[in-house]
Formats: sequence, structure tokens, C-alpha cells
Amino acid sequence: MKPRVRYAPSPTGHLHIGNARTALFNYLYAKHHQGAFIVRIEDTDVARNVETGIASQMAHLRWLGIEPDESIEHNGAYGPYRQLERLDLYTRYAEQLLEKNLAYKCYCTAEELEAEREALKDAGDDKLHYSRKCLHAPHQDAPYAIRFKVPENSTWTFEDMVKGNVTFHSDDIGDWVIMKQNGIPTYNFACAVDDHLMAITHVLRGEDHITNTPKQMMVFKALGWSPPVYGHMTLIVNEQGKKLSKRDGAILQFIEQYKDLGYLPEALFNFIALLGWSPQVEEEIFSPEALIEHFDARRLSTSPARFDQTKLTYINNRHIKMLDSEALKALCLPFLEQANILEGKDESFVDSLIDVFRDRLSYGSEIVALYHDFFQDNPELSSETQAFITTIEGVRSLLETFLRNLDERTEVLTPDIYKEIIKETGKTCGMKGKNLFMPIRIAASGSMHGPDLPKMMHLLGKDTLKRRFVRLLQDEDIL
RNA sequence: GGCCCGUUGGAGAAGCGGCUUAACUCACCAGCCUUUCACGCUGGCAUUCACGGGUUCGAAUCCCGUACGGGUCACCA
Repeated sequence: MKPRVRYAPSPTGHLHIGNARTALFNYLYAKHHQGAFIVRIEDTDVARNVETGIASQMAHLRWLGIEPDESIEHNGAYGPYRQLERLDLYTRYAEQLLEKNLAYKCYCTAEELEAEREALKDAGDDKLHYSRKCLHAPHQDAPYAIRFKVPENSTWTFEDMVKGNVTFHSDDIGDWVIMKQNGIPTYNFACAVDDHLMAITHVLRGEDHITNTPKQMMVFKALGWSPPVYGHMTLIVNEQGKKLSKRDGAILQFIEQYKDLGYLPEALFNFIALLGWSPQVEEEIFSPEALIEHFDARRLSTSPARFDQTKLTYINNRHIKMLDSEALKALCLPFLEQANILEGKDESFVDSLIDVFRDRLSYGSEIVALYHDFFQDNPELSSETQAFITTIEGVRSLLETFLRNLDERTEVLTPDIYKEIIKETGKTCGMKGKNLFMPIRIAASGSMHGPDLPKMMHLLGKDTLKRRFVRLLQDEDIL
């Protein structure tokens, strides 16, 4: 049987990295087994719904390369795919439970419930379960919620795809609300009903849902259905080992933010897949297709996945290196334009700028910072750089020779010609290797590390280059 | 507090009873390559798997306990 899996977001905002990861693993599981990937919108918390949230979630999923087989935007045989459009279904099943005496109406008000909990707390009760006050309450003409009657002394065990055998006891679960006073189901009820109605076979979700599982299993049992296979993935934690909080501004955790910075969707896809999962093979840079092929739910980790931004940067850089120049240009161009860097520059400038920096670029918008660092005049020399340059005999005459050779060139300069000039200079001064290249590199860029020298000189342009050489030659402290 | 889960190097992370003198990746260091830099390549980097007991001929791997970390206990999802 082909699996049917789902990603069930509530549209309360943008696509979070944790949600993206849930979507991604479900998608990988479905595609690996030639099954179906469904997106179901869980919008039963009317107060928190953000209408643009749905569109944003769908758009970013698509940007990541995760295309649902069934969703509000794709036709499917199990719709509607938005819970608020399925209210009659939940009502019908809730009534069934009521009739079978597996659920009951609860007339308690929010204040009463709150007071009840306070009292339990004061009494030292640590479960804080509902008192079942309304279990036998006579019918009243008042607003009510419907509670599920948790079977006493029952055990709920399931074979979790990642954690193995997990058991919960009914003693630890109070009678919970399945239908709110406003006629809208709660998450656990709607979720169970839909998972059954949509013929979901496997549920891969975050570990924060593990305690919901017995509740959902109870619904399945009460309605005579058999539950899907559950798998609970470990949480994504930050440097401090805490669950990633959407309110934590220190880490970028929305897909949109990475998209806006010029990260590549396939790199994010790759990175997220490694959050709580590891491939059998030894490499870790993969295309989405390769990940689908390699995916194996048995290799989902049981310990929390740490969100490692350095690793993301590295992975993105690797994917950038795989881009052809056209694609890389398309990635960088918007950022360069937005930063007004291209004004008065011709096409070849962009090409050589990108060519010079392509190896060290971690994400698209970084090209702007690299540009500014590079074209900033008066770069300060590090102590390492100063120390090095003062040890070279004859630096001054080397740099002067280079300048003279540069001036003699009247043709249009290219990286190859810069290479010749360096060669000439070396010959004249009797210098080679590090002693030849390093002073020139330092004069040109202010640093001992950087891109390919001839290419970068070409990018800098003759005038800027000359100015930098002259400035260094005038600096009495250094030379 | 109850219930559930986790703890392997500077970092991520494999390994799930003998093939492990603990993969792989990032970072770092050294060497090679390149007349420089970067890329790339090669090598180095945990005598040890939170701690304490136990089971076993044999344990990072199984069991118990302790410590630490996390999740969850809503008419939120």
C-alpha cells in the first residue's frame, strides 16, 4: 500500500524552520515510497488565524521544492483540506460519541474551570485533571463544550517510528474537550477525524505532539477506526539546548528570512533534512532528488537536533559552488541592484565581481558586503600583515617597479595582462613566490588572504590599484 | 510536581552486545599542490562514549539508580 502522509500547519504565521522540517520529512517519506503528500490547514483556533499565513506557508513550501499532491491548492479526493470547511464532519462524529456515551456535554465556564484548577493546585494535586463534574449533569439550556470520556484504567501503547515502544496510562489523561463551546473542534479531535477520513497512513510530527497521541488513539478506538503509524521526531534546539522559540530573535528561523538573504532553496532543503536525520552514506551534500532516494525513516535520530548556523552556511556555500554562472548571477543581481552598486557599471563588471567572489560566497546578499569590504579604500593592515611586509627586503622597490610597469601599459587591461605585469616585476626585482606576490597582494587589497590576484586587480581597476599602491608607499610607518 | 524523551570530541553527528585501537562532516593544526591567495588533496585532532552500580567470556551499545538537559500536562495547535 502506498503511504499517505500529511503536513498539518495552523496558519498563524510564516513558515518556521521546525514546521518546514516536519513538512520536509513527510514529503521525503511520501516520495521515497511513491506515496502522497497532503497539506491540511488546521485553522480551528479562529482567534489566531492569519489569512495571509496560509498563502505564505504554501508559497514557501513551494519555494523549498515541496509540492503537495493534495492541498487547498491542489485537487484531491479527500477535501476540503481546510478544517473550518469540514465542521459538519466533526459535529457528526462528536454526536456519535455523545450517543454512544463515550463523550458528554460540559457546561462549566472558563472561570469555573480556572477555579477548579487553582483548588487542585493548592491541594497539591499535580495532574490538574478535570473533575468530571458534568459527567452526569442533566441537560441544560446553556452553552456547552463536549468532553471525551477517557476510559478508566486503560493503557495506550504504540510503536513509534522513531522512539520505539511508547506507553501512556489513562490515569494521566483527564477528560478533554473535543468540541469547544463555539462549535469548533479542538486540535486532537479534528486531527484524529481527519487523519482517518483522509486515509493517512503515517504521521511524522514533532516530539511535542507525543502526549497528544494517546488522545488521538482514543478517538480512533471510540469510532471503531484503526490509527495510523506515528513517528515523533526530536525537537530542534538552539545553542543553549532549548526548543527553538519563534520569539527568539537571535536566530533566523523563518524560511522567508533565508530566502530574503539569498540562500538557495535546495541548500535549505539539504540542511533541514540533516536536522534529526542522517544518511547512511558518508557525504552530506545532496540534491533534493538524492535525499528522496536516500531517505529512510529508521535513521531518524532520538536525540535533539541542534540548529547549527555555521553548518547551514557551509552547506549553502557548497550548493552555490555547484551553480553555473548564469544561475549565480541571477541569485546575486537583485542584491547588487538594491544596494545601488551597479550604477554606471557595465555587464562585465558584474561578471567579474561574481567570478572573483564565487568561491567564498555563503549566500546571495553577502556579495554586497564582500563588495564593500573590497572596495573600501584605506583598508587597515592587520598586525600579521604589517609584521610580514616589514620583513621583506626590497619591498619598496618591488612596489615601485610594479607601479611603473603598470603605467607603461596603455592597452585595455585584463587579468592575463596583470599576470604578465606581476611576472615582469618579479623578473626585474629578482623576486619570486611569496616574496613577490604577497607585497603586491597586500598593496592591492590590504590583506594576505583573498581572491585570485590577477582577477581581483582587474576588478579593482587601474586607477584604484594605483591609488592603493601609492598610499602604501607613502606610509612611513610600514615601509 | 506527574508523565514522556534525551545525554558520544571545540561543534554537528554515526555506531544500538564482539568487525570500534569510536565513522563521517564542520572548525582547528600540519604537509602537498598553486611562483601568492583561495579551491582541492593528504594527514593530525575522543585510550573513550554524563556519573555510579549490575548482567555478560565481552557493553558506548542491555538493566537499575543518580545527575543534568528537554518536552508535555488548555474550550492552543
